[in-house]
Amino acid sequence: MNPISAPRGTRDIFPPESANWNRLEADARDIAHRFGYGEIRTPIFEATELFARGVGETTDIVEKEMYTFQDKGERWMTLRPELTAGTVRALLEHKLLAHGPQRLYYIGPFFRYERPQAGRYRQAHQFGVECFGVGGAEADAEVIQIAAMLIRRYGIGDAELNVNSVGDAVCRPVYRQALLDHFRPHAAQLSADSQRRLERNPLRILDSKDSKDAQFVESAPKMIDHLCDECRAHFEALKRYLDALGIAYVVNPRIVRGLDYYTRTVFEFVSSVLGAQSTVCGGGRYDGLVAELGGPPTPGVGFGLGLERFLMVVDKLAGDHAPPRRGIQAIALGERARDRLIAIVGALREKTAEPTFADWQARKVTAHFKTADRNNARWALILGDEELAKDEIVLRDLLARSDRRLPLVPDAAEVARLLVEATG
RNA sequence: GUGAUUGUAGCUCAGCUGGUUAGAGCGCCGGAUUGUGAUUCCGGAGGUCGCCGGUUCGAUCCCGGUCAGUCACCCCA
Repeated sequence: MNPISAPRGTRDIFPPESANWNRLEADARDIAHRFGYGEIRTPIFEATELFARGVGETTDIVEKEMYTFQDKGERWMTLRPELTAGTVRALLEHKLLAHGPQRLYYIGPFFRYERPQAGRYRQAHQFGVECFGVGGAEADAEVIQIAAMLIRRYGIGDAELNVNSVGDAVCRPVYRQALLDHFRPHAAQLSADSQRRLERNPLRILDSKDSKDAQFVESAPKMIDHLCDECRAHFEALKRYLDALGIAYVVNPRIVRGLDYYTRTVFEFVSSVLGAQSTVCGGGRYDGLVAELGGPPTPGVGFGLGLERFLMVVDKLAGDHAPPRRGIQAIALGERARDRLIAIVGALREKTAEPTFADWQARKVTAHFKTADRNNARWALILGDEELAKDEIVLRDLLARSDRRLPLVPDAAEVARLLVEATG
């Protein structure tokens, strides 16, 4: 057995599964393009300080959950743990925010040093969009529609859109204090985790899973009842736009974000089939982020969608329907036939996008047909001594189980043309 | 980082409170059928029983460690 294995929390993807990835990525790109979003590609690693922003609660993240290393020039580098920071860095570095709103999407891997479990890997992949420079709720609705369209295209009726508002720098501190006032008197009765969160990040108590916290969370004040006028208007506008777009949602006051640069809208698409890692897509507005990274104050809104989790949901909800048979299995019987068939197969591959399979090993016909079935081929093309003697080539319809003979003319390209015609 | 649980053939799994050459189904290769896919029948290949150590006359089985998968917590940028 090979002593070298894939690193913990990483995965190899083979056919036919890799085809699902390609299709999902193509659909994500297609939908993003429909909304006028263009792709941005940024480095897989960045200077550590780009991700080491914020204070207090993020130091754990920096130390424990990032792949950080020193390069040979002794610079501190980190494998990107998310893709938004690199996007903002690139926009600032190239001064693109001076050109008005920027609508971008990305697809790619990110890295987090966490203990793996279902739907959580150390190398995972994300499709995300970012809209910078539009402060109005129409942008929030726009990015939500992108995610909703992708989810609907895959028929994930199970995924539910949860929306909430976390306020802004004006109203969130007030709310935070209201939360503290609510929980502090009961601190001793909260779970140990929530007692810790009480000091560090009281908003996080709201999504506690501990039953000890349930009754206090239930009665806790809600952010949406403490929004300032601007934030309330924004939230109301968002709901209007979602209604106008025909996108169903539920207001879930327990959706929160830990970091200060998040403002107003937060949303998640959640699926019940995923277990504890149930969020298939999470996003929101982060009007404070660009400034925090040293840029001009610029509103932004976007989401990230985990490809692993998305495909898990698709896999669990969709029954296995056999893909349609495609392409031609070339079967050569004998060396002379093989020499002839190689040219024909080569010409076929020039002329048609349908796959042409060829197994040049000297095997029995029965074995070749089994290979054709395994390749899910639609047609079999058989050339042997019998056909060579009559200047014919046999094209077998593997669905109808019937043979048909085509003329074997000297020009391989002409044979290929006839085959494309016959199989079209 | 915490707790629980599982590692036996390519895959899914048996394997008796420790005892001879570790099994099945599926898959793969070949044959029955020397040129036509299914079914059936026959044969074959494929295993350091995750790894290291300990106990024992003897370990897939018991013990310790370690690596990995899974589930939940923590975290979720």
